[in-house]
Amino acid sequence: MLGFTEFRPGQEEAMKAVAAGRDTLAVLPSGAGKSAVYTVLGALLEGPVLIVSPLIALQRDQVQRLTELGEEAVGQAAVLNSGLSGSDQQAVLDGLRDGTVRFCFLAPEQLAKPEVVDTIREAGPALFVVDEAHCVSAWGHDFRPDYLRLGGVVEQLGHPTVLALTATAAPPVRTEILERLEMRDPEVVVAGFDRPEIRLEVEQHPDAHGKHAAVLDRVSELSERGSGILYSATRRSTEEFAQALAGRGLRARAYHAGLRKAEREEVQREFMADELDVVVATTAFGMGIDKPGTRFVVHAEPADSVDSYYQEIGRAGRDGEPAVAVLVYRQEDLGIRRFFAAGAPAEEELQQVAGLVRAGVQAGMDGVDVRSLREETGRAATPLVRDLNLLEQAGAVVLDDEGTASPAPDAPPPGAAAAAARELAEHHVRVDESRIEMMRGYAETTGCRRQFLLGYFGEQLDEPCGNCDNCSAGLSTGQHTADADHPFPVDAAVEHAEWGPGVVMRHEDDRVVVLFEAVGYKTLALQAVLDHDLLRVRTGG
DNA sequence: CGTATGTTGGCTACCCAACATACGGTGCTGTAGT
Repeated sequence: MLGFTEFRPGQEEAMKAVAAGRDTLAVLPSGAGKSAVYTVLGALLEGPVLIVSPLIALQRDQVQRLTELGEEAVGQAAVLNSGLSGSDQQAVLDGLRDGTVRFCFLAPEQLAKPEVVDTIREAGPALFVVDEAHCVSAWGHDFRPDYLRLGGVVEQLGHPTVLALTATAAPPVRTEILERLEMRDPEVVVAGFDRPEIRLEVEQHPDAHGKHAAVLDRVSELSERGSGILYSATRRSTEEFAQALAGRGLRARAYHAGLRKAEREEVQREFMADELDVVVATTAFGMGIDKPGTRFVVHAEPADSVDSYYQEIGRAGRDGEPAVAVLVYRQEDLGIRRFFAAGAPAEEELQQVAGLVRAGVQAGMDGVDVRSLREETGRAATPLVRDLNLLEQAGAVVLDDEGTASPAPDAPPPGAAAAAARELAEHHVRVDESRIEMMRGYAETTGCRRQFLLGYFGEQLDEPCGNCDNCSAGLSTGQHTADADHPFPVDAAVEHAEWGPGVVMRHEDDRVVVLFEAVGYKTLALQAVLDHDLLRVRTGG
């Protein structure tokens, strides 16, 4: 069908589940594999398919791809975003309603508009797809809070079948996607994570100068084999690395969100056309980048999580040929990630928003919307929606279909509501910090790095991989405590004296990694745990 | 949290160390003004 003669692992399973009307989370390797799932389904289903996609550039690419398949084969595909004129937006909405538009790509922010949701409801969508679904967890809490509101949107639309797609999601991220999208009795399809063609290396450097030189040396050396990506944490450092590499005769360009749109597009085009040896980029670069011949991904700083790191290195070796992922690591470089993770909103700010919601309703209004909050506080919409999300989770406000907030029944007073909301935000910060600690764990492990990565994503690799620096150095012993004999088996529900309930994620030499509900990932020394009776397996729960 | 840059103070040369301060990522949207 549609030129697809066979399916990759997981694709068919996901399609069957969705075709049977099941909400489905599919964690599938990147590339055409994921979009094929909803393309095929769209041809089978009655109503239009809605695809929530985080970037407008990505939406455009997908529409182009569908258009190339032929309108008579798949039907008309369209984007809906602020780049369209008012009348063009109306035309897309009309097309959805009259059935001519079969696929509609849009960002979650569009679905914050009641008139858009109303029209889509009337169109009777058959399928609600969330592409790059890890964005729900990675961006929903602060950067793009409308991601956290998608669950409510699904309800407003009468709960069409939900299909969440991502290439990278560790078990807790999967859980969060299922919860936030309010998926019912979901089918979870996870295809293999392993990318054996990517060699894994970490190069430790205690001092900044040595690290800097090592980054340049590694990129120069690796670029002899093909093109690649150098990730660095700040816009400024991407510019500096790009300049230094150009000074060494490489075709290198910087890419970050501070560049003009035209320049970003040019850099991406040059990279795709093999006119560059290396793109030096912040995290802005990558989503939707699928260049088969990418031979290396070097990191000048650790990523903010193993999830992000795996996503970023996964852009290498898409053609299946050997590639290499090098992390040039200084412990101090974890600092900038901690800084970015640290931004919980102030309690006063939350209290102000809670107060305005209450005052508005007391003054006789039906509710307070984001627009009026913007006028009254002078603050931008993004932090206000984030604050409302937190206050809603804290049980202080409720948001209706129109996006207006009113105090919840039995809402605590604004001060108490703000304190509760602040505690939720701090909890999230703690979890983010623990994810950074897991990144440290990867950088500093003396065992097989692939076993570490796959273990993080809930897959066990029985033997050391033989294709990472630690294996090459003969450090990976491959001695794994037989799971059944372990006092705290993987997936066991445990209780810690101080940190409360959690789940065992992984074993690592003489340590055990637990994901606690309250504080995120913690790595515990097994002997100390046993000596002091710190952890108990919860039974019957 | 860590780094780069700016300022101060000691102390008498313009130079250095110590302290102070600013800054750092990801994108949608809608609107004002060419």
